[in-house]
Amino acid sequence: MSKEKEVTIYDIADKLNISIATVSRALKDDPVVNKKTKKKIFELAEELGYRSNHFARNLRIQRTDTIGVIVPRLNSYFMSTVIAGIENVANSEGYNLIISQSSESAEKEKMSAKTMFNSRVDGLLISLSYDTNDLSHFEQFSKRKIPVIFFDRCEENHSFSNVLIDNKNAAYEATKHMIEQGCKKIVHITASLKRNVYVDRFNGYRRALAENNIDFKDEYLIIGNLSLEAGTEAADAILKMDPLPDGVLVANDNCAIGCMLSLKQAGIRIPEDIAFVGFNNDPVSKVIEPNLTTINYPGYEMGEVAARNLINHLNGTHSIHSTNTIVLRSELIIRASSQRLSK
Amino acid sequence: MSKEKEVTIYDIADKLNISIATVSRALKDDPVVNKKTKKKIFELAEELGYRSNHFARNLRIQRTDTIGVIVPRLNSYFMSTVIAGIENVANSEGYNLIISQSSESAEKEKMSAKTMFNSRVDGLLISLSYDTNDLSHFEQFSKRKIPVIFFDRCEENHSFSNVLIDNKNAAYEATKHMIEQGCKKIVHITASLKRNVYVDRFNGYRRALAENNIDFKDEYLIIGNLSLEAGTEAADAILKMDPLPDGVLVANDNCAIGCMLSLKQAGIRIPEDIAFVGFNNDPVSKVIEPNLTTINYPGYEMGEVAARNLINHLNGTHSIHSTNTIVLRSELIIRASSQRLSK
DNA sequence: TGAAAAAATGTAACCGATTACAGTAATTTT
DNA sequence: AAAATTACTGTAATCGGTTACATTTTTTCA
Repeated sequence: MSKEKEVTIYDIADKLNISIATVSRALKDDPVVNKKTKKKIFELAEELGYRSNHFARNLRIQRTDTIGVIVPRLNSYFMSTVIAGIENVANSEGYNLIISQSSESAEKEKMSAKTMFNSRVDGLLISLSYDTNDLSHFEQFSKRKIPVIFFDRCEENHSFSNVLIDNKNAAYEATKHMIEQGCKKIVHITASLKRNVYVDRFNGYRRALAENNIDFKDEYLIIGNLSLEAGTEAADAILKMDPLPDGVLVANDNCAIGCMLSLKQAGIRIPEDIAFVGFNNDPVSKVIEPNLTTINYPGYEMGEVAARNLINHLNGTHSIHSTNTIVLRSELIIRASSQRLSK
Repeated sequence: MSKEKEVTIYDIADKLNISIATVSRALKDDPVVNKKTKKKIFELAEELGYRSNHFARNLRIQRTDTIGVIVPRLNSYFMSTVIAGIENVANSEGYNLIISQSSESAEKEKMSAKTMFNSRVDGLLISLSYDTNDLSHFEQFSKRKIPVIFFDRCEENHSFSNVLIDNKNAAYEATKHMIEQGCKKIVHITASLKRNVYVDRFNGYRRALAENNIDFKDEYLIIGNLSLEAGTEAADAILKMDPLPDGVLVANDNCAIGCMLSLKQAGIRIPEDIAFVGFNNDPVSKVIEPNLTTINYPGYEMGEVAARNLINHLNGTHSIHSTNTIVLRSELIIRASSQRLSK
């Protein structure tokens, strides 16, 4: 069995003894074509198993109907949820997705950006890696007027749109809550302060401390990669502190849980000895004992909003130049890991 | 600022006063081109910011260097891990990924397959949705000799390659282990028995029962969608059983955990009253108390193997016709949720 | 030195669509 | 019935590469 030959508009035109122009128009449902002719064309196309050649089309009209997505890691609850949201919107609007992960490396992020650029994506959605310092690899997009939207991990000071939550306020509320629960020595476990999400949270944490006249101590800031293992390591560091802290604010539930597990093993009682608050409302936060207080953080919605926004740009619904920042609501969900007063 | 015009090989040819054929060859690093000429071309291309037009190229050579991926859901630990593995291999081999999710719907799966087909992916990786009955939507791929590889959720009786684990044996080992721990009334929570993974596990479970002269009871088979919520519902059903079962084998850790949480709340002791074994070795299995015994299941590797295999097909390293099934090793990881003898 | 071989480059058809513009047929208006 | 409109269809250029084949240039060697 040899590979079947592709059916083109030329084949259809030949068989019906009409021009390819008419066929092309008919297949686009152009109202200018006679209804009867159109019907014949559609029927024959169906019969022959015609499929439009995207390349020929893209080559001609200079669009790809493809959106590029670059994320730090695909296999995290939060990111895969965001991507599910993106996929949902993109798919329903007829866009394809090209997805790649930077693995938290600026180098790989640059390469991915280049690949996306060369694939001529119509737009780009990106969440920055930990160690991305400059945004020069996105300039090629702006030069060609290809919209780029950052989500979650953004960079404030530039000309692209952002979709994020109010990290500073979220961390502020979380910290305030811990203070209200009687915590005075609050450790903060987070990731590279290069990234907005982490520096904003850090600032929110500091503001809450300051407002309550609690001094911030350098040693209470633990920076890692927010993995479960990083949580374990942070626990080791915490256990060495004297006096022990009485609260821990973690920038990610997963890491919080690694830390909690280790501390529990070491005999620390949560929340009596140390209270915990995380970020993300990862399902695992409802599994750990005690259940983890956390910031609920709408990943799916963030994906949808970012994709919708990008597509609006592409359709010209939004002006390309309107740089905007979309802030999604987030909320503190109080669970057992931080409740010390009810006892 | 107007949109910059794209640089083409024509521009380069013009400026250097040579033909586009030479430019085209040089940019592909064709050895037939004079080294000096080639150098000039590369330098000018760099200077002008030339990027190859994929569409023109694809239109001509009829390849896309793109692999399609269809998964039931993107936002599950297992699937996002598989995709990370796929991405890793595909990226390093110069392939792009188009990803879409079927949301466990055969209808959406068909649509995705069609989109992938029309996007002319070079190959397809797919894990079937729960309610996919027939594989007719993949025939178009075989007709055009486009390789399709199934992973995890496969269909045995056809002409495509599969990458999976030995589900029957894994479930057999798990069930045997529970029986050895003294369980005699073992419930099995799983998903649609249409899918190989679930029917195979079911068969492994039954074999272990049979070998130990334990009758299988219909009411011990609970079928749902394996979500956390499905676990909760299953717990309700279990609590209504009289006598209570003493073991539960769940086809997915996530669902197992939902069930465990509910049962614990109802005062059931795990593993003393009811032992639990799950599937996937989801990180959450080490968070739940007691830690969940589970089948370790190499998601990342499965993604890598599937992608590698597909790319080998595409490169002609494998014969297109060699239908093979790759079985990855899996193993039972025994944790507290099933250990009743050590007490 | 000159013919043959090798190396480098060029010409032009092709991939499959879109669309401006031109042309023809059908309908309406005067 | 002729002119003007309207409705439809066709011609051909275009998008930006690839590559078979032809041609020119350079090198080799008797």
